[in-house]
Amino acid sequence: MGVYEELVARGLIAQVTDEEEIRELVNSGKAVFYIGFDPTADSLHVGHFMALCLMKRLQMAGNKPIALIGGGTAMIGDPSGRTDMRQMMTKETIEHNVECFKKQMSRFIDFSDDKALLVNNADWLLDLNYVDVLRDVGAHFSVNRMLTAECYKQRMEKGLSFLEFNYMIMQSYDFYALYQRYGCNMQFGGDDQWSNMLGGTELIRRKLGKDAYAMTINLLLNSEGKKMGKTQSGAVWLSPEKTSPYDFYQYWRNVDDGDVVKCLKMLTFLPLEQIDELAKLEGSEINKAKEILAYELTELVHGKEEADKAQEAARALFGSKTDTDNMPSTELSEGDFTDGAIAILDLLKKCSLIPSNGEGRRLIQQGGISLDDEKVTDVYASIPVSAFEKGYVIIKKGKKVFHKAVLQ
RNA sequence: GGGAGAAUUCCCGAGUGGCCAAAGGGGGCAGACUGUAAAUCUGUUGUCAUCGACUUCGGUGGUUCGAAUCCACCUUCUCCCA
Repeated sequence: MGVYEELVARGLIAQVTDEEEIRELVNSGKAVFYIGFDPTADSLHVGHFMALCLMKRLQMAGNKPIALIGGGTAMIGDPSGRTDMRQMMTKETIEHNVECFKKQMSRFIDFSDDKALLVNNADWLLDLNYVDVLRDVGAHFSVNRMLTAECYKQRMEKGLSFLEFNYMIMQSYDFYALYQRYGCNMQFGGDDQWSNMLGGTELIRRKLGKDAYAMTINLLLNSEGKKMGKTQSGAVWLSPEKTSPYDFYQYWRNVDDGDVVKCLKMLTFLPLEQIDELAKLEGSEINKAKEILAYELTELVHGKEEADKAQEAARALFGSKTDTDNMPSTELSEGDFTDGAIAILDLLKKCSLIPSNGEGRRLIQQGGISLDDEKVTDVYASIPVSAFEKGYVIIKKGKKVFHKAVLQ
């Protein structure tokens, strides 16, 4: 089975421009392909992770990946899949984000010995001359056609600025530039990028008379059709500062039953045969598959050590063991106590478990807080230093959030 | 350039002078049930707090005893005409 067939089997491929050609190129390791990442935040998230995995898969099959960081396109903002305009980012922010992206990417992709390239489209986009671009590139685009593209259609109601309208042209130019510079003959991306990518193949054909190919991967959607990798508090980030390895692990540990197999296929490197075995599990047995999913992904993103820690912590908390070593924790000092005690609300705030006293009151009133397995019923409860005799207190918020308050 | 309309709490969306911290839905959080799943049911969802107080309805001023609601200007967006 070639790498292309594997991608198909994993349910990754959404659309392709020319299946035969792409299969041939990819399977024989002759593809030089790029995936673009716009630095819209200071960390990569799960969506990027899937693209990076794809890169890795293809790189292992002998193809050459080019990771393109959109330091230039981020100045414009991609309107695809958005119903409102993006906040314009300052140049400083973008540059900062570019650096963050670079660091994170080099952990996933092997850039040594020219096995892969890391480029920034700011290098060629920022110096373009407006009139030249209009003549060289703009002439090849039909506004009528562009307006019918899916990514703009959604915005026709809410409004689309000329700035954003040009995003497709910039992305197309990227492909053209990479084709000329590095012989890049293929572009991959999320399925929401399809029309932007076609713009690139079209431009190359018109300007150079050469064929280039595009392939999109399915967006990771849950059974309800919503994008995965999002939580209430935002995206699930790959940087441990923004999403702790434990939280990352728990996110995957808690996916819906119906999404486990899909995630295993699309995100992990486990062999398909093994995934098929896991897919046979039913009922509460599915938890085994979830555990594997969570562990595999945490290991890929944060390394074996962190994955082990996260798994142990989770098992300890939800199992019967009393191992608390790897639990998220907060250190308290003598100064946090008044007259040898600390108010429960203060304690919760100190541990960042609640954003306000009101929230804390509600939690306690509804029975959502436990200290060392004992439910707290009094909003004004005061926790004496003696409760920390063993050096710490385990706070449980709701069913899944555990926190260790350690007394120095 | 001319005309019409819109901006409300996390999101959608009601509210057109006091009864508004602001309906309803979504989402979130918690409880029950469970498998750290889903579905369902219940409670809850501005801040501080004991009554109660304080800040909030795009921004700035104004009218009024009293403004999310009225007026002026500004900002942004949508629609129609050019």
